[in-house]
Amino acid sequence: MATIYQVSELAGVSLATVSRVMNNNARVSDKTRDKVLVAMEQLGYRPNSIAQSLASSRSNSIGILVSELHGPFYGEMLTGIEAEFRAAGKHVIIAAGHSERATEEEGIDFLRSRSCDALILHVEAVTDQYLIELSKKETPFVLLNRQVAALAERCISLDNELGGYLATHHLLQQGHRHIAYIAGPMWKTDARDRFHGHQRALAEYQLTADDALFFEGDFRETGGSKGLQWLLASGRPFSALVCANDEMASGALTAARELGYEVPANFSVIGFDNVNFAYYTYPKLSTIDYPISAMGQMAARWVLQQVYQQSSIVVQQVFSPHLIPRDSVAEALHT
Amino acid sequence: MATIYQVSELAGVSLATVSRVMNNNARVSDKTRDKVLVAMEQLGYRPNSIAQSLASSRSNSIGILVSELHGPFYGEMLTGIEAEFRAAGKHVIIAAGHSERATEEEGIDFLRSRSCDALILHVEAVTDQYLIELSKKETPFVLLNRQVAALAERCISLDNELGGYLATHHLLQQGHRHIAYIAGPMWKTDARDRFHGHQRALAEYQLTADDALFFEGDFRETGGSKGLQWLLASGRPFSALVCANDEMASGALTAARELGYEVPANFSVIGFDNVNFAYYTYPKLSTIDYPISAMGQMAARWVLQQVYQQSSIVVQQVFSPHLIPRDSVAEALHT
DNA sequence: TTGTAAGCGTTATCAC
DNA sequence: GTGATAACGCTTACAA
Repeated sequence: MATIYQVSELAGVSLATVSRVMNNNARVSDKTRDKVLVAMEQLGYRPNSIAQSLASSRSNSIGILVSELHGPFYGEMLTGIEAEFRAAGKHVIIAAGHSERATEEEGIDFLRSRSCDALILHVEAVTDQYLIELSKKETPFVLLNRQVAALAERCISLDNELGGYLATHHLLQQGHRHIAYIAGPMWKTDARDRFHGHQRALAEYQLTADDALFFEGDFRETGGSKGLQWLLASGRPFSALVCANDEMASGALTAARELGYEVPANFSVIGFDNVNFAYYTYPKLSTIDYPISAMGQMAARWVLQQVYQQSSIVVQQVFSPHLIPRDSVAEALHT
Repeated sequence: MATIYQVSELAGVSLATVSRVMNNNARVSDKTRDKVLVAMEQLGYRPNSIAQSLASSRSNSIGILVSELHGPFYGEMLTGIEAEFRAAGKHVIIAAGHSERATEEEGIDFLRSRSCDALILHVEAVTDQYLIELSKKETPFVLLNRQVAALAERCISLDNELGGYLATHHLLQQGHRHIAYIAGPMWKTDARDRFHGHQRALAEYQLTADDALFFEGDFRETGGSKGLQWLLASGRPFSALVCANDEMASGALTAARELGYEVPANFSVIGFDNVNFAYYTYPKLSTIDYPISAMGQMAARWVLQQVYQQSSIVVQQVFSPHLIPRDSVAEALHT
């Protein structure tokens, strides 16, 4: 591949001049600029961005760490981020953390060592303390879907507690009093927050969560189906089920059908996230909207504003979930 | 961040020695090695991989270009790739091509300029000619889900024609004779190949595809629902519907229900891809399995073998689809 | 407006 | 075994 040196030779100018036309900031005479441009064209020159990064300690690339590369949730998030950066001419390096502390830290290290200008982190297993330490180092970062008090200005998050509240509140309003709950892994903050919202809603009706109606799932379809089986097997009656995300709700819906139950006739189900397929389940899943794509976009904007000085950009840090009523929730028959 | 130079100072050795212990290839005395290791530890030294790449023209990173970052299909693919590389200590840089020629070419250029050691390309809009030209340049690449005769040894693909055949063949065997078809965008090779398979299966039964029962969709849910509406509105009767992918099938299933039809009682539906949620639709979607995660993994192995000399690795280039019968296809009532 | 030259943090080729 | 030192391809003062 052609280098800047060959371009400068062909154009009959110095390295510096070529560099200047590439970064078209300095004043270069139109004539010289043209000569250089022609030479570049002729050689099919493409700047080596590794060398650019090393020299400028600026890579125009942003590191993204997500838990997984698959799944409806992360896909939306990545798309929101990538779209915003592409429009700004920045690029994206992606790593997966798999919700494990060691892998997450490793991923962050990798991203940092690639001289990313900034990081967007969706981390779950790493400690707050680690993040606080990280914030003292040179690479700026935003946290997606995580609240760390000491790092508040770097957090873009959803009010998960409110979402949890909204879901259960909806059920209560429909007359349900015996409400089962399939949670996410309780070591994850968002899973806990959603459950706390659930508890708060119950408390408003002088109810408390029933241990016999609680199942800790894994945020995946199979967690939902296993959870439902367990709940049904326990024998404790319930007229509604809240699942801490849509994947588990979808698994629960399918398991319910297999076990001969009809939703919402036999019991109502509500999910969380409003992922794409929630509209295509049967019955259509009532759920809580999580504007994840918009939040990804906002994280990207934060970077554009804080790191690339695009000061006109406005950033919203806390997002509110809201209820999406569809067909999987119905009124309770006898309150 | 500490540099190799500071490490060498602290350890009282030369740059070269530090470099040697990092790449633990050369013979360094245990004593020296320990000194260096201690110094690294003390400084929290992390090699700057940009500098490493520049000096070694080896980045240990592989560029991946996919059409989209979201959707059940690409997510699985990326996961398959990432898992294989992570195990090998390689890293991944991802760009999205959005099925547009300009964006795809731009993405490839970006990846090349980041000194990726190799590229894994899932490109749809770029021409064969472009790829052939690209193959003359220095960066090696594999093509996923694309067959270019001149580049056969770099292609990892699914026999889409066979898949299309299998889907329709299944329907025919169940006694269906009036079969509607919702295709993908016909400018895409895989969409065309699947349709050709459909035609071949029909031909075996002395049937031909009926234009009035053909709708060109977009590989997305809404394409499936629009397609079904259009087919139903056209008034031409059919007892089975093949959708060129699962997303459209899911959209069709939902639309059918809304319009008062029951699947498979009123007509059968078959999809293509066997994405994760195909098991969670209602009825469970009969479909054609596309081992996309395994194929992503295989693309990664191709790179490991060809680029990183891991000769023990075996690569399979052509994958075969197979039928996954579930609940959305039933026997035709009257043949 | 253009050129010279000193980095950027490594690797790799020589010597010793 | 270990140490100088020249690349790697570019940016960026500082001069001219």
